[in-house]
Amino acid sequence: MHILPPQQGTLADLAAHRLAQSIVTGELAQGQKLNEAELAERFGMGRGPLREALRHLEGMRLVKRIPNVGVRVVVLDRKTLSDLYAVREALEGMACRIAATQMSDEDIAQLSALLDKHEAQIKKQGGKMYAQSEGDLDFHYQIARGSRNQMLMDLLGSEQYQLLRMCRHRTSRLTQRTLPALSQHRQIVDALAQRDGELAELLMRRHIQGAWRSISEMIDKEEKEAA
Amino acid sequence: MHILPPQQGTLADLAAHRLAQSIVTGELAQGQKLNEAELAERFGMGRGPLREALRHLEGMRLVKRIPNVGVRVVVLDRKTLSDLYAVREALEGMACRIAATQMSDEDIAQLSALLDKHEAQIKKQGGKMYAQSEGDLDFHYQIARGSRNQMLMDLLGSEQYQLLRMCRHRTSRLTQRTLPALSQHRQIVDALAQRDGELAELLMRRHIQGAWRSISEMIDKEEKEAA
DNA sequence: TGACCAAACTTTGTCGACAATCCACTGCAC
DNA sequence: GTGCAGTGGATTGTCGACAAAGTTTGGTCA
Repeated sequence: MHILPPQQGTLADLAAHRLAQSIVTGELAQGQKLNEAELAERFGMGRGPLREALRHLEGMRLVKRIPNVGVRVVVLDRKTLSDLYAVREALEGMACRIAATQMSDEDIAQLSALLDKHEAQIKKQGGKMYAQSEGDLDFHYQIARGSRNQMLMDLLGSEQYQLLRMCRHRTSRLTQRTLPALSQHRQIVDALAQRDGELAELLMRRHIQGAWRSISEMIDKEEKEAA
Repeated sequence: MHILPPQQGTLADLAAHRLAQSIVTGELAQGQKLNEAELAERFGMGRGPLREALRHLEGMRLVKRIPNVGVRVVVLDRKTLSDLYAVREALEGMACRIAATQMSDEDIAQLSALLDKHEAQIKKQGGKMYAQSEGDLDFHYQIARGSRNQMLMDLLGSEQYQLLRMCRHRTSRLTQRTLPALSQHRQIVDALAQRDGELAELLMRRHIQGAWRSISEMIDKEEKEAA
């Protein structure tokens, strides 16, 4: 999942991109209040464009805004993440189903090659899982693209995946689920290659349910540690 | 589906609401270019808040913006609507599945009562289908609420349903699908009452697929008429 | 006649300043 | 000591004006 090209057009778009990046990487902490004047100065622009950028982020659900009070970075609590994964399961499942009929043979071959690359990466550097996480997003995004459904691509790409990356940065340690995930990815590609949309959807939904269980357990551990 | 209360907070929010209303009702034609200065004057506000409102509408996919050129009302062509219905099928199906476990018995009873009301309306005034259309949205939105999933509710409520209402206003004539729709709604409520999430999801997805076929045929007719 | 270029106009993008609202602190009364 | 009202500071919301980019118009040349 390549971070969409930043430089094209208005200052507001640029600010939105930089802010999104800062939020996703955790540079701006969850729940932190964002000061318009301060951010505007940091980015070297007026408050007008910055406010537009904040509106954009609000639409992406990366920040929450209260009139006359200000905007705060969203907090990814258990409920929010649970909701997110349910939505993902629905959308990616559908994307997978459609992709089974819409992707070209070449697309599917490339997807398979992507998995080979991931496997090599995992075997070579078992420790550095972050790259695989980004690779995982790559895989999912390629399937969203394969659906040829612009709305699905927008929803999954511009919004959901940002939240996901944010979640990953928060719980980046203890991600040993890469190998089973890779195996599930292979199954999905197989289903796509067989043009079995129904199966592809089913597998993708199971895959995401599994990811949620994994994340959920991790949150449990965190909560226990905090206590 | 009550149109969310407009009056609370900033001018930008108010403008966004009024603009959304104008777009959905067709008062602003599809593809029409929106002039910032003109709209600002019409709403009696500066261009700043109006620009923020446009950003908001962009996030809702009601307008499309090109940097340094301007924003235009989105055009609901066949492909866009097809994409929309696929997304709806996924999201509402999931909402329905979750709602089967999350709605209270009373919630379901109210949903059933809502259908009774719709049935009475249809029998009384067979001609005025518009009310039923809005009622249909009411039904779907209640199920989204029943999922207790805030993200689903936001996605379905704030964005998707606006596009749907826009679509309805465009193809408002020739909507005789109210009776089969009602029957399907009853089936869905039955599944919810039995707490059968899997069945509820299946039925909802079929229901939306049927709606899409109906809309699709209508578009075909329109295109033939135009030719 | 048609295509290409240039200037004027229109519209968007941006900034700085002002008004309105909210928040925190202080001081007073109970 | 606790609760509440008033005040000061900080932050958001809004406006008008300027700069930059795009669009249209008109004219010239092949």
